[in-house]
Amino acid sequence: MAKKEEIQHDCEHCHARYKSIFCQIAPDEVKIINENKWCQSLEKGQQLFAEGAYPHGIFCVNTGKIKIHQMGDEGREQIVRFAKEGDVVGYRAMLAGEKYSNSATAIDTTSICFIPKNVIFSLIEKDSNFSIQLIKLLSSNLKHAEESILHLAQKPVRERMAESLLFLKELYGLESDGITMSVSLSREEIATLVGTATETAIRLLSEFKSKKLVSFEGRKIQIIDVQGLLKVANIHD
Amino acid sequence: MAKKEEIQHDCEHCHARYKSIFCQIAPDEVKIINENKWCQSLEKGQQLFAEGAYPHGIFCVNTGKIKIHQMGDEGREQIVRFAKEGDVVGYRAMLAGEKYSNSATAIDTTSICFIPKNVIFSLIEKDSNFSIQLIKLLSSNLKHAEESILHLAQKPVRERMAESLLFLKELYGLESDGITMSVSLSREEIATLVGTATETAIRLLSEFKSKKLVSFEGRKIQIIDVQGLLKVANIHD
DNA sequence: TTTAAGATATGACATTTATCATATTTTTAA
DNA sequence: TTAAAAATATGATAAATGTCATATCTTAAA
Repeated sequence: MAKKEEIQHDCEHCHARYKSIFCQIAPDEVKIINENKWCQSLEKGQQLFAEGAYPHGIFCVNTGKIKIHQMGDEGREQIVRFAKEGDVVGYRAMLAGEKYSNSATAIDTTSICFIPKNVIFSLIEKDSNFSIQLIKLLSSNLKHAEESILHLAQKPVRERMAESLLFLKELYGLESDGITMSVSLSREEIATLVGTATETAIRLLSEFKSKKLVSFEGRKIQIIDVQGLLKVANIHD
Repeated sequence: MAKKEEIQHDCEHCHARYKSIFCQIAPDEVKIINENKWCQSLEKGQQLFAEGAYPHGIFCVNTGKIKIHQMGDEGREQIVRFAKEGDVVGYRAMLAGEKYSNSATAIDTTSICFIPKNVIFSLIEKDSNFSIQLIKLLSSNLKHAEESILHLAQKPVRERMAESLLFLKELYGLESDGITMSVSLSREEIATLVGTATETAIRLLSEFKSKKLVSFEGRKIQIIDVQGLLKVANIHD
């Protein structure tokens, strides 16, 4: 478990809430959440929860970046999803009443709020609109997961790499210079996202660099040629 | 769209309903569903809905087998999920208010019921327990999808093939002889499930046959050695 | 700073898997 | 039944990708 910080945010005016599944709930419900929530802060690399543990509530990302990952054979990690501001993590296992089937780790300094199980279930009971928000969130995650299945099964690694870079650019955006990706992952992490060996990921990134599709600024990747990447990813219109 | 049959089943005593997300709903709600539903029958190979179309309700499988598949590049199909008796299909897109992101096709003679959108949404509004059932269904689908991502990214084809055979055996069961799989898929379909080329799938199945892990009876596959398949699939305990 | 540890990079090579070609078998339709 | 079409099977080969080895660079710790 992550170390707990004493800073308690105010849910009512929370910028992340407006983007979250809690965006439409009634003021008294916001108050209940506010009184029962718990905020914590995570350093890059800190784990929020681990595969196999039991969930007691859900986590709402306030600021920062989280990766949802799973252990495969021989200890190889696989990134299956990301979360950013306004996203909810750890909800799948909690709603299903199961152990976590994957782990969540901060990939940047991250501030999250914990909302206990009973608060969520009473919200589902009282507010059907909230249920619909949850259902839409799950639906969206499922859609993306099934797209990943399609691409892992059918696209070659080079295409998936280009696609992953564009995906990360879309998801976390660029820094103010307009080219540097906000998210910074190690080559190994990129490999586990793309679904390939670390060396292959490194080689492909070098290739993309030599083709002037991307450039490297320290550990950060800069997107130089979006059109070129789309072409490599075999994505049209 | 599939051809419509006039046989209207009775939801109250429906064997499939007891296994479905509708298993706990109130009698008057069952009555409403019964009055608004529409039953149809599909031949093997008939499509229930197609990627890109707009959903107007959900389908509940009464008897039979359905594959959920998606088109990839160069028209290659990818199977992402299956449905059997009591399963609901076509709900993701409907709930999210989007076009179908995949298609559903009968892989056996199948009888399904169509339940209109408005009936489902009013159920969500009235019955929070029904929402939870839906949420659990989505959760379970998401969990399986993320497991597939892990396996596609990390397991070699041979392991995935063994795993897929065991998965199909679990899902659709065996015939009364105790060895023949109830579901019958073409080699090409198996390939799109496993995520490989048809020739590779054929070779692997021949290999499994020569290793006495499976045998073929016409188009049907018989599971001879579960332990052996588990070993090839690299699944322990 | 200096050293050690970790990350990135690259070459050589092995392995896996896909593709193409072509039989053979099975199913479908005339 | 017979021919045509589709599915299954198998060999030869190419292409993609993974693995191992090793070098270089970067970061963190002493």
